[in-house]
Amino acid sequence: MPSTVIEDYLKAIYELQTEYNGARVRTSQIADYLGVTAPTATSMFSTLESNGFVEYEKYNGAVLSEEGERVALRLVRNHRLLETYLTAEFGYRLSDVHDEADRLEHHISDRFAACLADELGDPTTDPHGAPIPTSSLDVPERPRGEKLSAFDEGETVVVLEVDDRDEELLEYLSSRQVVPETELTIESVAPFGMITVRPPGHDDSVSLPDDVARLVRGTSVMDSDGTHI
Amino acid sequence: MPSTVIEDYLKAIYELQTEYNGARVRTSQIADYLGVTAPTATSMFSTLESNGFVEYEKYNGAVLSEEGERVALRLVRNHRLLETYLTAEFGYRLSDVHDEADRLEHHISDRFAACLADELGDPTTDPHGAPIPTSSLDVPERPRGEKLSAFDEGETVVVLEVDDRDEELLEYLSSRQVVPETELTIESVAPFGMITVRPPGHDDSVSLPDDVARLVRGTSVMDSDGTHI
DNA sequence: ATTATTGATTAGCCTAATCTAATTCTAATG
DNA sequence: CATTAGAATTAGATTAGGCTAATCAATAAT
Repeated sequence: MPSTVIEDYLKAIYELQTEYNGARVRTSQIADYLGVTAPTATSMFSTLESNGFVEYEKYNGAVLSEEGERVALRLVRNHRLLETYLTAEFGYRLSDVHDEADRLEHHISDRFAACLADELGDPTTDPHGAPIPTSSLDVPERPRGEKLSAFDEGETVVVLEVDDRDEELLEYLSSRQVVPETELTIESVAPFGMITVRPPGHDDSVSLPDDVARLVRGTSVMDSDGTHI
Repeated sequence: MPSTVIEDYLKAIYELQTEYNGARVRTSQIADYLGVTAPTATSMFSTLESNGFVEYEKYNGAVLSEEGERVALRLVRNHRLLETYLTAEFGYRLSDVHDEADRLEHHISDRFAACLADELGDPTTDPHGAPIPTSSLDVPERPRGEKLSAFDEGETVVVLEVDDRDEELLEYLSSRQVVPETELTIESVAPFGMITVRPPGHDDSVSLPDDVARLVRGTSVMDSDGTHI
């Protein structure tokens, strides 16, 4: 059984690999992502390689092996089930679940995970809109939409997913209804990378700088004439 | 924040200290209890001392400091809340909860523990009959009874507590109703350290060797003439 | 084609937690 | 009170995971 540290690396590699459509993940990306130094990441990549969790080429990053992906997906499943359970059963807010889930994901048994899933009726997405891998570690296919920064003025967009890592950001977004399943109207897209949206029932609109808008994904439901696509 | 390893030592010291009415705990006891070698325990005792978790005298064991006890009690609380939750909400059996709780106790937040307690209605004992420390870490006073090995033939005893560490034993005992709150009749006490009890509704009686009977605690409810004490 | 810049790796060290082997202490016994 | 068995400690090594400083590779720019 891999250590929780190794698990963290594998999950991080998985997240980055997924974000960049399967591209090789470089040591520096992981160093950044996990907040370790570059040499630490390099040395861990060798360890992962020699344990069969990744295929690593010097100076050219790594990709997960099947086994590495299995480990990562189990963590992702645990994490997202925990997040769902915490919000559904214990009244955690969207912005509170990440840290708790990030610790516990390493330590719950498959049985515990199954209990959570069962209690929740085998959910396929977590409260941030991310897909929950099944117990056999298949990731449910699901439209992932586009980054919010990719839409045009006048479009109506339904939010599909919000990144779960930045607590303060989540607090900001969820207090303004920028959460999965709400419809947003794109009010304006400024050339300097600022997008303004209006949630339903809110008179105030919400302005998001580009790098924030990239953490929210949605899909267009109607064009500017009000007709469904 | 202490490492989970340090937490394990502190909890172990707490358990032994409690079992032996506050006596100093020696390195060898801990080595046994945690399955490490004697030098490892010795070296950890120094570490614990220099971190202010215990008062340690060479060749004379250690006692928990206030801070050490606080850490231990928090773990005990988490452990017992988890055990209670797992049996009450997820249908774990008495014999299944220990390992899961032993891992998770280190990683749940106080908030998570509070949610468990809340959901369970602030229970004061776990399913093995052990007291659950409150959120301010007071241990509810509760009659701890006597070891089963201390009773005489003919007595009727209500089980108060069963040790939670040996999975197989627990499975054996709980399949035969030797669990908290059942009344047992002491059928015989053999001189070579074997006690035989009969649970209600069981025609078969259960024989327990001395070292097993020491892990079950109970209190006498009536003497051999059938009168309550 | 050579050089500069950036990114990655190697070398060497540190701490926590463990071990085995050797030594030293304590307590009990004659 | 001297001896000795058993416990406890010290000495020294190992492994995992991290760091800094120094070196090396790959790419981009002259």
